[in-house]
Amino acid sequence: MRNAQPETLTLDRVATPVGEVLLVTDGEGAVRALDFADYEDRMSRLLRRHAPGATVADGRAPEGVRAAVERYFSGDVRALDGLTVRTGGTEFQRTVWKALRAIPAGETRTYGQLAAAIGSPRAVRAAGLANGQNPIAVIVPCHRVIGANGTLTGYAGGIERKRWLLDHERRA
Amino acid sequence: MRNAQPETLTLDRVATPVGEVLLVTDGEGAVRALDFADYEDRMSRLLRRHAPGATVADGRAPEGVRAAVERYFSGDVRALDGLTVRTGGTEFQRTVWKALRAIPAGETRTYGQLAAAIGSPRAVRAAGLANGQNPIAVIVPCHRVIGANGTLTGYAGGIERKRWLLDHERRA
DNA sequence: GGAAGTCTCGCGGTTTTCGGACATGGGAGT
DNA sequence: ACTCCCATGTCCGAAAACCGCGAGACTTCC
Repeated sequence: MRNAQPETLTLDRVATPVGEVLLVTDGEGAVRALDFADYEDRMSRLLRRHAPGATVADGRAPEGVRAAVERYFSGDVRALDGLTVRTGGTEFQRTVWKALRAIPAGETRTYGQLAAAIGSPRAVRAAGLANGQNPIAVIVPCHRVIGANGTLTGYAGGIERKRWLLDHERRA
Repeated sequence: MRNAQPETLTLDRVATPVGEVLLVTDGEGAVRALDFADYEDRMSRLLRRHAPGATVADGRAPEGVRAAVERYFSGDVRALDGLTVRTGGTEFQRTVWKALRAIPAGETRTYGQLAAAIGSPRAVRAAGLANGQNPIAVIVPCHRVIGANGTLTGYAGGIERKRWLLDHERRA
């Protein structure tokens, strides 16, 4: 049950120290998805959910977006802050994702702090779930959220990458 | 769980011998919905389903579409054949709706014949269900399908209107 | 006998409902 | 220290209910 509102998205691939990432942008230069290449099928699933009817074609992302991603991995960890993102999702999820972008590189928050930040201090677990469903990894920094006791708890791209990203941001 | 792809639809009203009809068209002149004014809430519901995120504003439909509808009710029962329609719905539903448009004005089919026409001779009841969920009444002529024994069985806009439409088309 | 009405059951796609699971954390009990 | 329990929003899968039907068996009533 879907309607057909044709829209063509562009799928680019960028090499990084933690493996190739897939970068999906739309006609207006907004980022629609970012994920690691070894989880391509999951990303497709998310895309189908968030942009029903859209078709995805291989191509090159706008230069500014590509460059920002590359600069981030080279050490300029603030390079992603100016990028525009666009997602589907429920009201709640969008609120969570917006809150994520407010966490500066180099810092972390607990799931509890995240829940509190969006005004639903008791929806801790729900916030964690929404976090895990973030379709735009790295740019929407879901990796900056960790357990109250300091454990990394989980990451859709693999805990190793979460650790790497956090170290990378702290180093910078 | 919906994404936001803004699209504005136009809602027009046309007077007919069987009551006012609501006529929804999109920016490209395709018909997105048509229903009788006394079932407005149901139409809104269908629209929300088939065009999530779209907003509907009162206005005037493209002249060609309006004129076609008026000509149909004046006796030119083929006037609707050239109109473009656009719907959501499942694969199955769309197949059924396409098959409906192939039934010429003045003729009827049974639910069984309809099911057979789409290649699923045993999906009789499912075809009936899809028939009833047609969002574009009259133009997609779901009223031309009747029971195997000749009874009219049902019509979302009321059996009376179904009878009137069939008589009208036979007269012409 | 036979035409016409009733009842029963299976058909197949969609929708609704319901029960879990989940990238947590705080409090209470042992 | 460790275990158990609960709150919270969403997704997912399974199961059941729903129907704009129709064929076949069975009655009824001339």
